[in-house]
Amino acid sequence: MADQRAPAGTKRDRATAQRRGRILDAAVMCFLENGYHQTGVRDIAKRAGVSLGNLYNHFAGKHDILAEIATLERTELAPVLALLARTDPAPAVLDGFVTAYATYLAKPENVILTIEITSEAIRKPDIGDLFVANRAELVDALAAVLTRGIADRHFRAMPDPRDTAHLIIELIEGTAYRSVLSGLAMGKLLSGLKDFIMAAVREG
Amino acid sequence: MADQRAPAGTKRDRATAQRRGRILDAAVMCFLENGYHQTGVRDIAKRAGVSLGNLYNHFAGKHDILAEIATLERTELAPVLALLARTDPAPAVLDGFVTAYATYLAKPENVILTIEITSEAIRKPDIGDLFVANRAELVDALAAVLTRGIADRHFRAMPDPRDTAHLIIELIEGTAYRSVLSGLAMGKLLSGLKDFIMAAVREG
DNA sequence: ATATAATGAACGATCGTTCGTTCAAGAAGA
DNA sequence: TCTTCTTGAACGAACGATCGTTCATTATAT
Repeated sequence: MADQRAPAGTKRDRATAQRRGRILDAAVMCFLENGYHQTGVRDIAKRAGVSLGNLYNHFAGKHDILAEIATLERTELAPVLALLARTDPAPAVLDGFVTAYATYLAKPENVILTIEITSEAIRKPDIGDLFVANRAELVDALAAVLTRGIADRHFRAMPDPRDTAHLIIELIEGTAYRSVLSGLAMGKLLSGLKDFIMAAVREG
Repeated sequence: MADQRAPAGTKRDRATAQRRGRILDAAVMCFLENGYHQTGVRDIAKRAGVSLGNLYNHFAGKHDILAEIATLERTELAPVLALLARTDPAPAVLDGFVTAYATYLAKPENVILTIEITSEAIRKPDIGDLFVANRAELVDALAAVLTRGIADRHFRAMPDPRDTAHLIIELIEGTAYRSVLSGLAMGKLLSGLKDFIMAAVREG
């Protein structure tokens, strides 16, 4: 047991990790095309090129696959979160964030997947918790930017910056939903969205 | 045939209409508790106190039941729409609308049902169309109020009142979702919501 | 040789829907 | 008014398909 390092180093382990990834990718595609509940475990296995039984060697079940996808969504938002950490003037940071998040959500996949996860989150507490945690991270970072903007007199004094952060995020996501459901390009809606947000937070 | 009025007056027809209503009510309850796809047609029939086969005498199938519920949602919003038709000063009308719509959505049933319908609307065009139509009605009425407020110098000149109307509605709904998902009372979130909306539209 | 990844047949449950049948309410004929 | 005929609402067994999951077996890397 002396030289037991590199736990994921063997050829086998690498292949296993790759299989897991393929299954997750396939699941995402299936959930996007047909929705979570309309997707069968066989659909995922077939699409991933994996046997039905083997899928259960990698995941405890269908529910676990969705839970893992939900946690993975968090890492996809890392670049957007990074934008909020910049030290440029708060209004510029806010503007950049709105653009970046809206652009991320301009991909219908991301919106549909989020809706799928949200609607499952209502009745599955573990997924609901993931959702809330992901959201809190985004809200905290945005609220910090708002607070800084208030201190610098770029933004108006608002009752609760965290509350405002929630509202701004809801605006972006709501616009993205609308874009997907109505077929309008996100680009067409972005300027109106920004105008509204800036008006809501500006010093006045 | 002289005195043959009341074409839907027979005892039979009234009983039939009542049965339909019971089925719809049962379906709503089931969809709320377990979600659309997790609800079986047998669950609905059992809850309505109706035989499985008979349910198909009243509805073409499970999908049709959801479609009818979606259209029924429209009529439930009639009181809220009526508020928007009032001729009080625009800011007061807007305030009343936000309160009313938020109060309507403060009932978790309404939010959950809306989410359930929305997520089905993505892949079922007929339900998607219903959703868009319902939304358009609300947006048009709200946009008219905004336009009036702009003319009266109560609201700032905004690029597109319809766009703004969309955003305001998305704010209210987003806040309602948050209220349901996080367990916070809608009352706690309402003042922050109003503050944000008023700041976004006020003359400045 | 040993451990484990991979396989797909099989399981019981449940899915949405269809079907033949029963029976009571309304229309027509006496 | 009483009787017959017609209509369609109500029923639940049955259908074929599919669901998520398990497991004994085979293949393969260590």
